[in-house]
Amino acid sequence: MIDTIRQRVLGALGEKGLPADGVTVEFIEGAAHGDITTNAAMVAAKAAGMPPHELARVLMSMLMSIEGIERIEAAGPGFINFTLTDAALGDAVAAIGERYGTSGSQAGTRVMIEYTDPNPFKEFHIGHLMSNAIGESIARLTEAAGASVFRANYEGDVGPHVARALWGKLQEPELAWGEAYALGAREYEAHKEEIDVINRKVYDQSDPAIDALYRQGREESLAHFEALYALLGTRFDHYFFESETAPIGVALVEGHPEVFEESDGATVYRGEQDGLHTRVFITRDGLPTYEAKDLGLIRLKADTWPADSSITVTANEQQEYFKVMRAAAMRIMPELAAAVRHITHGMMRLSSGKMSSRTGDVITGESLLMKLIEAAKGRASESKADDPEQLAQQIAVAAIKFQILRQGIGKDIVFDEARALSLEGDSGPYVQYAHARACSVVAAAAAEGIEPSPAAPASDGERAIARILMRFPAAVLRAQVACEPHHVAQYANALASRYNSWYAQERVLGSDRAAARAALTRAVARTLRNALDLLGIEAPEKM
RNA sequence: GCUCCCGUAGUUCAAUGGAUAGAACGCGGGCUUGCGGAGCCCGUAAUGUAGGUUCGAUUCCUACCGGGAGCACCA
Repeated sequence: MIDTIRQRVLGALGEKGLPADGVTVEFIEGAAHGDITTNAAMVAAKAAGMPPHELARVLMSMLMSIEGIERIEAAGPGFINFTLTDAALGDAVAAIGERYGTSGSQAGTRVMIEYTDPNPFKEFHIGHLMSNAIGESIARLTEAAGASVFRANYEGDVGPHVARALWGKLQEPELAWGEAYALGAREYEAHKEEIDVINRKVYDQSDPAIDALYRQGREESLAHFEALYALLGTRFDHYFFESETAPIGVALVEGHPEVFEESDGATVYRGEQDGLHTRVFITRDGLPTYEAKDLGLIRLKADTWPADSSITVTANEQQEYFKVMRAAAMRIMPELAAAVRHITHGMMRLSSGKMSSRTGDVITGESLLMKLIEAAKGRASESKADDPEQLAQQIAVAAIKFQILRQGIGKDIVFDEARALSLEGDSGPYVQYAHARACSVVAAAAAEGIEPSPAAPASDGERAIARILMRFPAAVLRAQVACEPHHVAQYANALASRYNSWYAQERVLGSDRAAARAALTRAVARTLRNALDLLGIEAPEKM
C-alpha cells in the first residue's frame, strides 16, 4: 500500500524532471490529515519553481486512483495526504498475526550485546538495573529484526573491591556479600593495611583460606545475580570475567609498543592524536587498568562468538573513557574495533532523598525491586490471577522497566517511587492492564461462542484502533535503527490508551458487530503483548 | 580551564526539519446498576535568552545563561 504510493509519487516527480531527495512517504498519527502523507511537493517546490501547495495540486492530478485509497488531498503548507478505505484498514488488521512486529530487516547479521555488568562481591545497584532493562530490550528488538543475538555479561571478579568484601565477610560472616562489601568499603580507611594484605593474598593465591573464601564468594554472588536475572526476565549466553580479560589485555598492550608509550612508569595511550586525552593502560605497578582489560575483552569476545556488530551498554560517565579505549583498539585490531559500538544511558536519581554509599544508606537495584514487589502484592492478591505472587513480581518489574524505557536512554531518569507504586497512567502496569482487559474481552466473547472475524471498521472508534495498530511496525523499526526502546514504550502506552478509550465508548459483546470487534480486540491484545515483550515486560492475561 | 551530554506545562517525560507542540502526575469538574473503575470524559498549563540557516526550527548553526558527566595509574 504505502510502497505503491511511494512509487506513484516518485514516478510523478520523475515525469516532471524533479529531484526526489528528502521525499518521505509515511504513516501519520490521527485521522485529521489522512493516514499517509508525503512532503514531495514541499521538498521539490524550489526545483519546480512554484509554490508548494500549487505543486501539490499538480502532482495530485498526476496520481491515478490507487486501490485502497479513498481520498487524496493537498493540505497545509503543501502536504499530499492519502486516506485509506475502510476495506484497506480492515485488511491491515486482519493481517495482524501472533508475530506482528517482527521483520527480517537485520536478517543474517550477528550481534553481540553486553549489558548489566554487575561485580561479584558487590551490590546489584540501580545502574545495573538500568543497563539490564535497556540492554535486554535492545537485544529483543534486534532479535525481532531477524538478527541472531548473543547476550553477554562482563563482570569484575578481581580487583580491590574483592578484598573489601572478603574483609567484611571475615568480620561478620552472616552478612550477604553485597553488605560485606559495603562494610569493607566503609571501613577501608580505618583498616587499610589488613585489607591490603588480603588483596595481595587474593592476587598471589598464597593463603588457602582466603582462596577458598574467594571461590565461595564468587560462586554465591553469581548465583544470587542469577536469581535476579530470572526475576527480570533476562538470560545470558555467556559471562566474561576480568580475570580472563586481564592477561589478554596485558599481552595486547605489551605486544604493541608502537601504539603505547611509557610515562611516569606507566604505560599510556596518547589519545590526543585522536582529539581525545591520555589514559593509563598499565599502571606503574604493572597491573592492567580497565582500559587494558577492555582491549582484552574485545579480542576475547571475537574469539568466543564472532559478530558483525558488538554493542556495549554502560552509563554515560564512561563515554569519554570508551572513546580512548576504542581509539587505541583501532590501532591494534581495526577490523574488530570498528564493529564495536558503545551505547550509554543516563543515571537514575531518586526523587525522594539521594543515594549515598558513604552513609551506607544505599538504595540498591535489588532493594528497590523488592520494595516494588512488596507494594504490588496488595493489588495482586485481590486480582483474578492464578498466582498472585508471580503477578506481583510481573507488575513490579513492569513498573520499573517501563519507567526506565519510556524515555530516551541518554538522559538521567528521575525515579519517583510513589508514582511507580501508584501503577497509574503512562506506566508498565497501565499497559499490562489494558492487555489483560483485552484478553478478558476475547475470552468472554469465546465463552459466548463468538468467533473473532476481522472486518472493515464501521465506526470512528474502530477506525482509530485500526489506524494505530497499523503504525506498530514503523514504531518498532524506528526503535531498532536508533537503539531507542522508548519508541516502542511510547507506542504501547498510546495503543493502551486508545484501546481503553474505545472500550469505554463501544461495546464488543452484545453488539451486532461482536465478531468484528472481538477480532479487533484480539489484534490489540497481540500487539500490546508483542510491544511489552520487546521491552522485556511480561504481559499477564489476568490481573 | 578543556571535552561531551542536557534545558519543553507546577512536576516527570514525548515530538524521523513539517500541519493546532502530545501524554502522565498534580489541580478543578464529571462518568445513567452495562464486556475488568489499575479505567473513561471535560478543563488547566510549556519550547531558557538573543541571533542565524530554511518555504517551514522544540529539532540544525553561533553566542550567552542554567544543570550534569568526564579529563593519569579507580572501575
